[in-house]
Amino acid sequence: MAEEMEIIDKIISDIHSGRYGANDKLPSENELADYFNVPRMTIRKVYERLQEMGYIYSRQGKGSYVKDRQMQIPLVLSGDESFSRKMIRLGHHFRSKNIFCEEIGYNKAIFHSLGAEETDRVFKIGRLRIVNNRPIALHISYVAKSVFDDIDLYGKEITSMFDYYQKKGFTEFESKSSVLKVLFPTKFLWEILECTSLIPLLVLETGCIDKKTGTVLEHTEIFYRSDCFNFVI
Amino acid sequence: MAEEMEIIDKIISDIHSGRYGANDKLPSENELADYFNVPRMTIRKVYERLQEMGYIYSRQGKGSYVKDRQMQIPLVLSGDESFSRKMIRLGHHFRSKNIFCEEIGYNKAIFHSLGAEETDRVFKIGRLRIVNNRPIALHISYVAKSVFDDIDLYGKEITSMFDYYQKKGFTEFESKSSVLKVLFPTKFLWEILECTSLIPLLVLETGCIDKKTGTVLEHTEIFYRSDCFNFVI
DNA sequence: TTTTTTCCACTTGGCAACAAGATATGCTTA
DNA sequence: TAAGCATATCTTGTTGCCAAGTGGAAAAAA
Repeated sequence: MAEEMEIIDKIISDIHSGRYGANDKLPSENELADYFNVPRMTIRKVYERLQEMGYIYSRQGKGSYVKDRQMQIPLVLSGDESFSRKMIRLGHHFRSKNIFCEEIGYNKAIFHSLGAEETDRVFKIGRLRIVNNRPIALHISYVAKSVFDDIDLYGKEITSMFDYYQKKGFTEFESKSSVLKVLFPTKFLWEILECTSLIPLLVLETGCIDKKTGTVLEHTEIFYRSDCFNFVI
Repeated sequence: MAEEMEIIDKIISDIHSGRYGANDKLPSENELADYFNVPRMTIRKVYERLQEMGYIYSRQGKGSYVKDRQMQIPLVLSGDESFSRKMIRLGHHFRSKNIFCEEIGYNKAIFHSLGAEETDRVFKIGRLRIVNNRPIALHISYVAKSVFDDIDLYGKEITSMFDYYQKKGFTEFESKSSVLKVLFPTKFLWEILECTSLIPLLVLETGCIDKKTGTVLEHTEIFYRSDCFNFVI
């Protein structure tokens, strides 16, 4: 096991240092096994791990190749500028795609964050953030029907909560304190984010408050692909 | 592969939901393989992955068991309070252990951040942050000998850079803008942090400036075990 | 009856042989 | 000569068997 990890470290460092470039062919499993004097199974595990970490891809009958790593976008986590503005200002092509709006059952943390009663109806609206035609983040907003009474009707069409809030007469916002966690994507998440299963996601939990009335407008969860960003705070 | 991930998702969700408690025995590989109607190898891979993610441990001849997950400590990333103060204020037992002080070769990013010339000598001082007797973070400070001329002599004894700076007459500090990244530990890191290889680390890169003179005192890299913290920003 | 020993059934761990896909080479045939 | 086909060989992917560790049950000994 320790031997495996040393080989993984070495290959990753070789990729980072440019010793292996994008789409370069790696040694075959047998070659590497002979080179390190380990059973082929060890190298197989190494290559499988590197695949799921998104460093390489393997083709049966052909070999294993280095994936070209995409750029790292600097992202300022604090501050009030919207995600779309940040991306556009940095010169990226950006679009947002609404992928679901559905009612959720009672959840203590979310309902409490919204100041909602157990009998209230709460909907979650999910938008996929797509930069340069690559999905890189999932933005989920939880909103109470008691605050937005037409959310069940129009929720599926919202791509910008900001625009929606403005139409409803909310113009100035304040964000709640934010909590960061790191977790691995579930199958659902790595399928829609088009990444492999060992790309950690950085999850930002926060909320949005109307400055004038103090109303909690939404509870927010944002899942960022950690391989796509440098987070600035 | 997709089947594997579904089973992993299910077991992780079972562990989080409390369906499996700490130190509970999981079904044997053959039992699970029969239950899901997949080859045992699939379940083997699932259990191996869960081991390296830190969810379970397996003993040859006995079986696989759920690890007891340690607490998540809330950690405010911004703010000037030192790490040790934060931990002590939260009622944790804290200590810091100096594990290395050595000169580094020329590195553009670090030297530039320190405002050092290519001919300057720069040292890195590593302290292991140990909370409740568990190492949970590695704090690396890069300092230039041109600023601290006795760093090569006393560097190995420093456990608190804050105290060291005060002795040198620096009393008020300002922190540079911080960048967050997520990466996996190298063998060196997961050995000293006593974690498994698939625990993502949250890396905070920042720096410390003396408020009075504007001198850059250090360039900082902190490696946090992401499974031990909720990061508040 | 009690203690000790042996053995067996079940667990995870490791490996080697086999299957399947891709490509290059050389042979056959027009 | 050139095109097409068979084949050998190299690649990754899969499966199944055996080794090693554990603990309890059964058998043997005191």
